[in-house]
Amino acid sequence: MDQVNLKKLAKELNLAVSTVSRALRDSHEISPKTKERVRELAEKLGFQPNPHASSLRQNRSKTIAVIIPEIENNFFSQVINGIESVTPDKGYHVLIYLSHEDYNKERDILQLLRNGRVDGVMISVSNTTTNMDHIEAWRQNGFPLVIFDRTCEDVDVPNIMTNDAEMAFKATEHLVKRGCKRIAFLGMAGNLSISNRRKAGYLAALEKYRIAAPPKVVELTAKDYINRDLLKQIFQEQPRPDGIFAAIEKFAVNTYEVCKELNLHIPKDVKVISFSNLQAAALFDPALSTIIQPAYDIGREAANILFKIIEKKMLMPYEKKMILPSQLIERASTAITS
Amino acid sequence: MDQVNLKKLAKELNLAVSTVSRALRDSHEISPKTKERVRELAEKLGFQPNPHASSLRQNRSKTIAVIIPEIENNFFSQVINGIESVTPDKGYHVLIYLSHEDYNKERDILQLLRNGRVDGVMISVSNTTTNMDHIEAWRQNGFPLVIFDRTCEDVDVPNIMTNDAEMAFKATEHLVKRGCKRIAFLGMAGNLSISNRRKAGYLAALEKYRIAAPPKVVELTAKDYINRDLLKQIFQEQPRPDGIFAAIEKFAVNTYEVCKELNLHIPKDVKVISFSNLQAAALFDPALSTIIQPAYDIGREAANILFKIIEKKMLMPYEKKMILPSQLIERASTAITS
DNA sequence: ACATTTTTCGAAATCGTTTGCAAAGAATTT
DNA sequence: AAATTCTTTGCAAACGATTTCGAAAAATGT
Repeated sequence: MDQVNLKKLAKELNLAVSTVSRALRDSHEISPKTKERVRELAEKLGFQPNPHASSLRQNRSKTIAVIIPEIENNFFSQVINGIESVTPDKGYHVLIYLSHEDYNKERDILQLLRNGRVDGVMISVSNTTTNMDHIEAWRQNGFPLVIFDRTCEDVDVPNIMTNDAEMAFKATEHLVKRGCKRIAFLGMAGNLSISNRRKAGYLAALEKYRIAAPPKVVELTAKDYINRDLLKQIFQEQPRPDGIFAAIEKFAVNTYEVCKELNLHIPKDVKVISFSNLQAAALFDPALSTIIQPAYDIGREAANILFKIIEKKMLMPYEKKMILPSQLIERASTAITS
Repeated sequence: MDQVNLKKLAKELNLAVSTVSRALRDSHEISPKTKERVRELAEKLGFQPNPHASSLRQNRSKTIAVIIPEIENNFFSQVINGIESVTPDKGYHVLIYLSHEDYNKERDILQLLRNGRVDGVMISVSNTTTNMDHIEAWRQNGFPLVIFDRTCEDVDVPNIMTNDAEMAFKATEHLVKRGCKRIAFLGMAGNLSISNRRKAGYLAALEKYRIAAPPKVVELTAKDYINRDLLKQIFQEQPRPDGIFAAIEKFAVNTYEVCKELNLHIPKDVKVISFSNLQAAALFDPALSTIIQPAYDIGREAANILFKIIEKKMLMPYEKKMILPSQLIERASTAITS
C-alpha cells in the first residue's frame, strides 16, 4: 500500500510538510498560490489524510457509536436511518453495536469505547438493564452521550423519546371506546422505562374510564414460544380478555398467532392494538391498528443533540428531554363488529 | 480527560514504556514477574490502549465497513445481525454506510474509505450501480472486499449470495403448478444482478412449462406510488395476470395494496409469491407465500470470508463464490381455490 | 534608507503505541 | 575462568498529521 501522505506531497512540491498540511486545511497563513499548487497535486494523487494520525493528534475520532438491543426490528432500523441522515454531512462515521438485550454486553461495549475510539455514544438500553452505573460512569467522565427510546430517568443525560404514556392512554382509551371491557396489557418483562411508561398510560386510562375488570398486566419475553404459551393460557381463562394492548410489535404478532390457533376472531372476539413501526401492518389479517413511533425523527434529533454536546454547544432545555409524538392509526383489528 | 496511557503506567512502575507495552501484549521477552506487576496496575487504573495510536502504528484499524443500499429492510438488518455475530469475537468494529440506492453516494463512500479507516469492506451494491469501476479500483488496490447478495459478476471479488435463479425458477414453477397461466415478474428497474438472476429463473420456468402467454417482465421502482400506478395499469389490461412473482418484498406489498383497491381477490383472482424475509408475512391477508433468503447466514459467511482475506489466508474455491440456498414457504396467497 | 509590521513558510514537538536494536546481567557452555 | 548464549529491559525511531514557535521574506510606514 504505497499510500500517498503529506511527506510525499511535500517532497514532490519542494515544500515543508507543515505547509502542505496547512494548505490543505485552508489556513490563512498560506498564500493562495501555494494553496492552489498543493491542492492540485493532492487532487491528482488522490491524497486522503490518514484518519488515525488525525484522530491521534486531535484527540477526536469523527466517529460515533450507536448501541441498540437488536437490529431486526423496524423501529431501530428507522432510528439508524435517521441518525445516518445527519452524520455524513457532519463528516462523521457510525459504529453499530448490538447488546442483544444483555446488560453485560451493554456494559462491556460501553467499557470498550472509553478509549477515544468514538467522540460520543447513542444508546437505547437493553431490557435486562436495571443498573445504570455504566451509564452514570460515562456521564461523570464527561463523555458525550444521549439515550433514546429506552431511556432511564435516573441519570442526568439527554433523553429522546416518544410520548409513550400518552399514547398508551390513547390506545387503551381507543379499545374502551370500541367496547372492550377486559383489556390486557402486554409488556416486556424487566424494568424497562418504556414498558413502565406505557403501563402507566394503560392504567390511567382504565382508571379514568372506571373499567370494572381489574387491570391485567402480562409480562412477555424475547422468546416467541414462551410468549405464545403465556398468551394461550390467558385466552383460555374465563373471562378472557376482549382487548389486547401490545406495548411491543412482536407481542401483537404473537397475539395474532395464538388467536389463529385458538380460533379467536379479531376483532370480534378480541380487539388488538400495538406499538409498531411495521409498514405491512396494514396488510395483516385483519389490518392491525398501530401506534407508530417517529423512529426516523428520534434518530435524527438524537444525533443532532449528540453533535451539539460534542461541539460543546449549550443545550436548550427542551433538548435535554425531547419528546416526539407518536401517531395512532386505527385499522380493522379494533373495528366495531355489530 | 486525564486518560491513562503507557507513559503514565511506565512512570508509575519505574519501567520503560516499551516494557509496559510488551508486558501488556504478553510478549515472551518480559519476565512473568514484571508482566504481573504491569497487568495489575493497568487493571487498577483501567488502562485501555488508544486505538488511534495502535492503528497508526500497526497500519490496521480493527474496523470493517458495511455498505448497504438501505437499512429499512429486514433482509439487510438480518445480514448486519449475521455480520455482528462474528465481529466482536474478532475484536473488530463495524461501520455502517447507506448508499440509499445511489451510485454516486456508493462511489463516494468507497472513496472515503481508501485511507486506512477500515481494514475491509462488505458491500451490496445499489440498484443504480451499472459501472463497477469503483469496485474494480478497490480490488486492484488489494483492499480486502467482499460483495454479498447484490453481487456483480464482472469483478473478480468474492461473492456471497443465494440461489436466486433456482428459487425464482421454483417460485414460478410453484405458480404454474397452482394453475397460473399468465405470470408476471416484478423486478427492480436498473441492471441489478439479483433482478437479472431472478428474471432468468422466471423465464426458464415459463419455457420449461411451455406457458403460452408471453413473459411479462415489469420493472418497478423505489417509489411506492409509482409502483402502485404501474401495477394498476397491469391489472386493468385484458387479459390480466393471474400470478405475480415479486422479486422484492416491497413489490408484493404494493401488489397487495393494489389488489385490495381493485377488489381483486388473492389467491382466487391472482396468486402472489415473493422474495421476502418478513416474519409477519404469515399474518398477511392472505398469508403471503415467500422465498426466504438466509440473510443471517449470508452476513456471517461474508464476514468470515472477509476476515480470511484480511488475515491473508487462502480462500477455498467455494469461498470465492458462495451460494447459500433460500427456502420456499407456501402459504395462502398461492393456494388453489376450487 | 531604515524600522516595523505582515505574510509566508519551515523545523521540530506532539499525540500514544509499537518495534528494531543495543545493552546489561544471568545462565550456560567450553 | 573465559566465552558463549539466553533473558530481560531500555533507548529511540518509527507511524502520519497537526500545531507551536520562530525565522526569513515581503510589504508597509517613517
